[in-house]
Amino acid sequence: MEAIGKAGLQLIYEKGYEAMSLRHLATEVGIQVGSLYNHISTKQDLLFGLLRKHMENLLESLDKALIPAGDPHQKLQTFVAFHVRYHIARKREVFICYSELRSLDPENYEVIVAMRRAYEERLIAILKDGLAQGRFSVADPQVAAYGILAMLTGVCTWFRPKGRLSAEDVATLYTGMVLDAVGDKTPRAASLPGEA
Amino acid sequence: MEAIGKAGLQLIYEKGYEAMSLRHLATEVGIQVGSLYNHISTKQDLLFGLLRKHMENLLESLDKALIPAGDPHQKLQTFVAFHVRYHIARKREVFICYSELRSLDPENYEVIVAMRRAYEERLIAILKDGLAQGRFSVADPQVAAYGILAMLTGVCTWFRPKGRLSAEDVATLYTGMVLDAVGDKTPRAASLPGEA
Amino acid sequence: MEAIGKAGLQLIYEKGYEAMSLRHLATEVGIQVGSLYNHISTKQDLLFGLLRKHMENLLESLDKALIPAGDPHQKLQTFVAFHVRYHIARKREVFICYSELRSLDPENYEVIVAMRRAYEERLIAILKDGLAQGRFSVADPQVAAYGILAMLTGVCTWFRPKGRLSAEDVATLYTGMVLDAVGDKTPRAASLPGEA
Amino acid sequence: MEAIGKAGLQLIYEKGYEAMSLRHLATEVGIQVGSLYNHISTKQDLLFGLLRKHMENLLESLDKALIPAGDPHQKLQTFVAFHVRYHIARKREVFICYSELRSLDPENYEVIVAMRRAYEERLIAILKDGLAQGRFSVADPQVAAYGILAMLTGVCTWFRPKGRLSAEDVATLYTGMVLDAVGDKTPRAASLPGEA
DNA sequence: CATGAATGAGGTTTCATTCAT
DNA sequence: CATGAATGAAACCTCATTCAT
Repeated sequence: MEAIGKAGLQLIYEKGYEAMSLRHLATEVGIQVGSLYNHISTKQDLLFGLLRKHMENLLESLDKALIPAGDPHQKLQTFVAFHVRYHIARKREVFICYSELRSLDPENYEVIVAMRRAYEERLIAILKDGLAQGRFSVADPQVAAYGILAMLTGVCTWFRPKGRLSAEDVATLYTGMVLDAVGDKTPRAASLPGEA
Repeated sequence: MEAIGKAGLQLIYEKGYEAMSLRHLATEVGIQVGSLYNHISTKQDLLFGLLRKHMENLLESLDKALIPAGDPHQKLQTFVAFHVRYHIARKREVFICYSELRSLDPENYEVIVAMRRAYEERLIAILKDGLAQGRFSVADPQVAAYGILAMLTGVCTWFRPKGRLSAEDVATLYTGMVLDAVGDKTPRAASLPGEA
Repeated sequence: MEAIGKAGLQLIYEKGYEAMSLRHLATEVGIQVGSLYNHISTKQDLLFGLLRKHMENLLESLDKALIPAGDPHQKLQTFVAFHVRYHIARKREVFICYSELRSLDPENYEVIVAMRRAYEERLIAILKDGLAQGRFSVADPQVAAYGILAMLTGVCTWFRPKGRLSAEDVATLYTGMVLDAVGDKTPRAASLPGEA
Repeated sequence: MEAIGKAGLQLIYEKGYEAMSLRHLATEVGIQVGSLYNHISTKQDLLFGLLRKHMENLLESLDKALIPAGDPHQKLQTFVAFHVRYHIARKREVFICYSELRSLDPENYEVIVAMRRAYEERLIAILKDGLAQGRFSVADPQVAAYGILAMLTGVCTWFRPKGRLSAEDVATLYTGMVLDAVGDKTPRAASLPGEA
């Protein structure tokens, strides 16, 4: 049942993996606790499955989004807009993928962390590329990448769908800030790729 | 025993509040689990005590640090440097103060969140003040504050004491970035307040 | 499916009735657990069926083997050789028929125990017969029978098909020992009935 | 609590290790199931503890009993009498030490089986000794030992304290049978060592 | 102030069995 | 005749907490 994944995601997001009991999850789904085991193998595998699916989707979507982007300027612009939109749309997956890393068994932990590293490397590569081409001026691409990711990801915490700003507003705003932060030298218009 | 607080902090940081058992804590401290109750009243109170102490210390230290600062420029500079230094020095307290909010009983939750709001308000007030005095140019002080806090706090995640950069390097670097980000108009030198 | 009986016998022999799960059995047979119930009615009935079939076969085979035997001497000789051969050939059935008696429901227990008693009575009757005819000299036919059965049945535990002794060697050896033990007065040759 | 070991022994004897639930055991002892864990670490350890204690006691007692015995004749006489008496007195320990071997975790299994082998070796050594001194005539000391042990141990199954024969009767009776079986050449009186 | 034993609730998981498809 | 999903009971075990000693 897909319902188990959905309810599990919600409950882990709300209470945390340790604090979510399978009893609770089963009740939410509307079955007995034992019946869960017709669909998952262990509680740990439920968590791992959610995180892996999320990371696979994240990487795939990023790579698809980056295809049309040509130069480092466009790539960074695309990355930031993608990250903000995706993290606003999937804030629960994103959140537990940070917060529940420590609840993963060692082997599972390695898998997820490797995927996260792959994602970070995409951004670092863009920064290094821009640096090599003389388009960006950034002291330390790795630390800069961490800073950018922290700022962007923070969006999950405070963004409210009905708030003053739309997701696109935030994407635009943050794109500008990031381009500034890396000393991007390309003259900019206001619009974003992917917008009408 | 102060050892209980110390070990509790470490264990909650490592495993999370739910995943830390009082048996584990007692073992770490070197006593039997029943003996813990001569020093704490409940597991919840152990958590609450740690978080409250942390927040009180954080607010007090911030206010003390801000005393000598005069104008918004100096205040922001001071705030950023203080925040970075403090979050690097107390990364465990800071981390659990974010991650274990949801483990707090409702009444305790309210207390801690109020203190966190007070801390954020310090920064928002500085930004608004600077805006009112025409020293900063920032579209939305609240959102700007959230962005700044996210970026700064991210330091807890990636900073390594033996890494390429010292805590002071990071403080300097981030101070510059933040002043840029809020459109600070004061001409700047390289040094930081509080340094030799 | 006959495969279920075979796999069930093996699993009960290896792990014991309580420790064998129908899931395990189904996996071994290559079907889903629910499908088992197209072939068996309950787990208990699987056990009971195995034990009853074993006991029926044992009694039938014994009676067939005893037909040609005439006097108590021949009968005892035949009984011992039959018992040893049969217990070596069907060690798994024999083993679970001892060890899983307690796993039987009360009514099923009575059935199997009655059949076991019938088997023991065959030996006791032979001893009593020999005693009445003055051919054996044994203090207590019942206790003697128990002792003989214990010694013979022990073969299941230690006999190895590729070991130093063949099943026939053991049969010969034990036949001699038992005849000695009951004070059999018939002069003996080395060969056994049923051998070439 | 020693009561846990006692009740555990009884329940494992009656129902088998797998079929005995800790709920049941706790009820028998008169505490809650969780309280059991103040005294045992796991169900497996309860079993292992019982078996190890039994085997240690068995080996120790045997060795003490054998001290006064001089020649192989006396040693065998002593061994048989000791074995019968001990197995009648501790039939439950003896029984589960055979029947629950397969319920032991691999490491625990190795420990217990090694001790059992040590016990068997005592008897084999006696037989070999007697053979070397020309006092016994036995074809295969190892197989003979297995046969003897099976017969003697069978006593657990059928002996009833209020039956026709006392434990001492059985010890006397079986000692004679075994000495006969190994072709002991020493002239015998009716009495047993250890009797008045 | 420490201990060891007790409690009762609750955790994850397994089980035999049923049944609609 | 097989499947997959459901059930409800029960399994072992852990937990926070209490309390007499």
